Amino acid sequence: MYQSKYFFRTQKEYPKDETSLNARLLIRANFIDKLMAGVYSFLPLGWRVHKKIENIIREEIDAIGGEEVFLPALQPKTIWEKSGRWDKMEPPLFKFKDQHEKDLALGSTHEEVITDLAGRFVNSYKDLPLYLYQIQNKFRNEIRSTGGLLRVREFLMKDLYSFHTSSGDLDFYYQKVIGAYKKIFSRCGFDVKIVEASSGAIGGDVSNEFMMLCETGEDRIFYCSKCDWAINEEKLDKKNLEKCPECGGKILSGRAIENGHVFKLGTKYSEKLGAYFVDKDGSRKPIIMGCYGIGLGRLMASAVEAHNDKKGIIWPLEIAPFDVHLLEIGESKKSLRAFAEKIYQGLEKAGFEVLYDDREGVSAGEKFTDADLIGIPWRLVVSEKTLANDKVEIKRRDGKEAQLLTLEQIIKKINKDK
RNA sequence: CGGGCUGUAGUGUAAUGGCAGCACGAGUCUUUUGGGAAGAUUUAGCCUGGGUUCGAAUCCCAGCAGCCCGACCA
Repeated sequence: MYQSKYFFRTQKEYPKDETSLNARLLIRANFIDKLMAGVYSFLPLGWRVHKKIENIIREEIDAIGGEEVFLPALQPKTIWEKSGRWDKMEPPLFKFKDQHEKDLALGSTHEEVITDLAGRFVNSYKDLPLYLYQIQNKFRNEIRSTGGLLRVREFLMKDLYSFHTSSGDLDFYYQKVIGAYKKIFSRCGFDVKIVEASSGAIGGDVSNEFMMLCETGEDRIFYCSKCDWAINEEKLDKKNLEKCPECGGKILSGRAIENGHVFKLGTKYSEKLGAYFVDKDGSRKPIIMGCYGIGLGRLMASAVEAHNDKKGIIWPLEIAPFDVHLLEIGESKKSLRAFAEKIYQGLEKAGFEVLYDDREGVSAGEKFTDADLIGIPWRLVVSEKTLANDKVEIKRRDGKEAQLLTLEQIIKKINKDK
């Protein structure tokens, strides 16, 4: 990608109103643009990151048998009345009337739609288990949007719903999803603590949240300094603990961002929306359900919160907008331009995604500053100096030392790191 | 929704009751080119509505908008 033709422009200053780190960095570096509180446009750079997160999630959910669907955001009042949530969910439900005075809502979650769908599809135990998911826009009339991309009113969510004949089968799949979630978060570049949580408006008996420790987070969690045990603050008062119940270790606390939430729903929705199946013994039973959500923009925000320095963002390798940022430094001369072009083509041919800063009349300092701010993992520089040796300077965004290498050496080096 | 803070060119700021100014950006020209270059020139603004006043960006009221704290959530 030629940067001179790319739709993006960094800002020299941080936005004056924003205090959350992810908003300050993502807006200044031009990954996102705010339309109003809690509603953002994703610009080309930001959308690339978002799509990478989306693809990681898709791969991991496909790997545990998920089948992707796409459900409507526009939903009738009738199914929400069946579940009993038409009044209970306002907010966050956005409600309005169409021109025939029919009551509609914009989906804030999809238990109603998916249960209705599954109920009409599933006849007997032979149709189960069933794992359906989507990556789709949710609308939430939040009382307050906060923290940049952390709490917004319109966002893409991966929501997976599972349907089972027994609670044992649900338990088994629930653990599989937790395994998939761990992989997703680790590929996005951050660690999570899995905590017991309360189920809120979604309901169900058991739920777990995936928390990333971070001061910008809206939650407070308590966790063991030695083992994996952790719990949400809202659940702690009931237990009043001083030591870890698992290993006796010291308990620590910290703020955290909720990056995912999984629920054992049981039969709450299937009973209300009439989703039943006929079991082996001929009896009619409600389908046992689980649901599992991840907010994509929130993962993007979490990655930024976890990986940055004074100069800007440091993207984890798998979700970086590009693999390589190639800077052409110095007075524009044909020989240098041809050399940079050769390196650019060579890198693309080797399968890397390259942002090539070919802008003319932009000072070296400005290019370096922009590169640090944007945070692409590998920075390559070509200039008269490097051209003289037929080499390219390479530096990792999070590294200190730069090296002069040939194109072949660089390709090897980057591949080794992948 | 309750509480707090804040609204001045595209961005960041100054003027605090008396001529809206500066820097960056953007356009044109010249000179520059390894850590946000220099000169010349052009461009562009007081959130909206009311009130007080001889006079309001400034004081008052209302509205709108943004951020932060609380409750809710991915």
